[in-house]
Amino acid sequence: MLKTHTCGELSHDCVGQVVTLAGWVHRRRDHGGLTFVDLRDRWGLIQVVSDPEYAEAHETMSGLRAEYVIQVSGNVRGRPDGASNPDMVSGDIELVAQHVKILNVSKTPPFDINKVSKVEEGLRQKYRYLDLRRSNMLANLSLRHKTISFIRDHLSQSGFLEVETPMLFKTTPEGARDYLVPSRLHRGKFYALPQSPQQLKQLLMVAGIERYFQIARCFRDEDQRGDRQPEFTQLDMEMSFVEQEDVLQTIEILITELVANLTEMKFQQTPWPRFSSEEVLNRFGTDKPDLRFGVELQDVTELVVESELKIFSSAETVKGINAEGCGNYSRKQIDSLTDFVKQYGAGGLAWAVVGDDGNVSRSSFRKYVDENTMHALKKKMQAKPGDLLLLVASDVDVVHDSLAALRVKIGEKIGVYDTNLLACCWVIDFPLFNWNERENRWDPSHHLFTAPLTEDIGHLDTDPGRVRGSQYDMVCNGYEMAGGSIRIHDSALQQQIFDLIGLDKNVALERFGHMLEAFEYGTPPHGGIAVGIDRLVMLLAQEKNIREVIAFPKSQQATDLMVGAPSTADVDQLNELHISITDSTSSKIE
RNA sequence: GGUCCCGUGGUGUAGCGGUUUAACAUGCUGCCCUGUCAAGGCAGAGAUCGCGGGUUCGAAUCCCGUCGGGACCGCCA
Repeated sequence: MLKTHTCGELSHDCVGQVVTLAGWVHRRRDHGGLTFVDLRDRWGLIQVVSDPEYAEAHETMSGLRAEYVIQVSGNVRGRPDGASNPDMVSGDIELVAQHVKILNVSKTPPFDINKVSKVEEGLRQKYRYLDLRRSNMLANLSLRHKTISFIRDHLSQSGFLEVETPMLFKTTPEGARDYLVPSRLHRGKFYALPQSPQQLKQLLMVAGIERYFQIARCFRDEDQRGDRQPEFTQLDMEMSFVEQEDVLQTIEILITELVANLTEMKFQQTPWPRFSSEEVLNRFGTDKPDLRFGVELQDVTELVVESELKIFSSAETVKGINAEGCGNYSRKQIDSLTDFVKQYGAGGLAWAVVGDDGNVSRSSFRKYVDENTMHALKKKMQAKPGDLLLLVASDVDVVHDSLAALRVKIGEKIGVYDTNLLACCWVIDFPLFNWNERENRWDPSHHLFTAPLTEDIGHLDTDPGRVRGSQYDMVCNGYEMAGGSIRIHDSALQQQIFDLIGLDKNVALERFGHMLEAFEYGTPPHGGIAVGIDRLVMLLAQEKNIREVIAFPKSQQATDLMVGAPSTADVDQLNELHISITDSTSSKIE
């Protein structure tokens, strides 16, 4: 080893020891006759000071520059009186440089590594290896490691077996778009990278593993969001002989202990509250509500249906939120909220400001509704002086989508919640099917193997829309953190579901024949869940984008700005894969 | 596929039709400096304003296109 200690492990106890350290020049303070260098490695920072007594080392020290890689040997000593630095972990000691060796020089980095400053995202990604040297990124990677490590330990102790599943898998038309991998040996055929190990973990249950987990990389070729990357990591789990309650408990205990062990964060409520999907939809307009603040949706359809205003009287649903204390919003601010909800398909935003006297002082619709209606509206929405009421009238989906987004926007402004708070909840009792208007059929709302709730099985034939699935989502601070279900393990029931969604037998056999066949060999009742690791670590690190907790993320256009992927391939490679590239102009012509 | 925001010395920003020779901070280079820790002082180098086109007597500034980054809708559990 080129070092005897790390920069982070030296303390006042080491005073008097002769040590050798190696790392990067974090910062240099050159006083001419005396030079200080903060030496950085993975584990910490320590001040190295040159002593003119060691002339050669002193000379080398003054020639150092930021990010040079050096090796320093010398005596650890306590700093002189008044010279210690309380902001530094090793602030009461320093290393006297007796021998300094430059192991490597560095160009001036394209951005500051030794301070937390804004840097353009593209630049950070291009020089990711430098970005990762910055303290907050190192902290995030470290937290990620600890999270995964904790999960592995915890689940191993609970009898779970970690099993790896293949990355070269089979394409499935359901769900997200697959990343395809062309086969060299089989002309015209493709593997697909797994969207998740869903089928394989069920097959592991057939295999008798009983308790499986995997820190699994998943791939989905869909457009990016702050919490979505083309490849991401899930804690994938599956258990046999369990009921829904067992899965929920397993995760709740795991996450609770993880948070307690690794962070200072607190849960808003324990045990985590549970809501039906219907309830959260009605109260928050979304199935992933941020529960750190109130501002719930109020249904005022009945109150305004008689109004002269056509947007109210003709709407399927009218709901609103009370933006408490936002009565001072200017017309311009309100207009920007209107533009905001239009993104979600809303025609506009009806609004009313409650004045100091408790009456509506400004409103976009006051002249179209009578006093009684306005009064009822205020009462229903618990409006106080200084509040701003915001209403959306449209079909129920648009109302929910737009108000859910508006609620979060308002909540961020007025919520003033503790950033150390985790508001986790379970959302359960999802409908098993959604009616697909365009195709005129029922679609599974989760996936094909989700079991219906036992008490709802009777409705399968008569009223599929009423059937709830044994499906559950774990939601935290407005993010979907985990989702799973109890699976169907009965061939007859599985066939009934296939029939119901109109999946042709031959098609089912072609796509899922391996599953159906496996299920005929003594499949145990089983269920599972998958936790989004990137999102989890993002929340624990209090970041707003999962890029911040991924070492080498993709850009919004799904490119890697550091290595320049995707890239073209040699003609020879393409030929081997039996691929020819079509002219982009010809495929664009309608 | 769509909407919106951003692009100015290495970095982060200001300037948003004409006293701009493009400003400020930081970084960088050199010199001075023995107790600093975002060290300090002095001096200096460094951007034709992402790219292309247009409007104009005049464009970093206005318009169109394009490229790149980001946020979001669609998409995606």
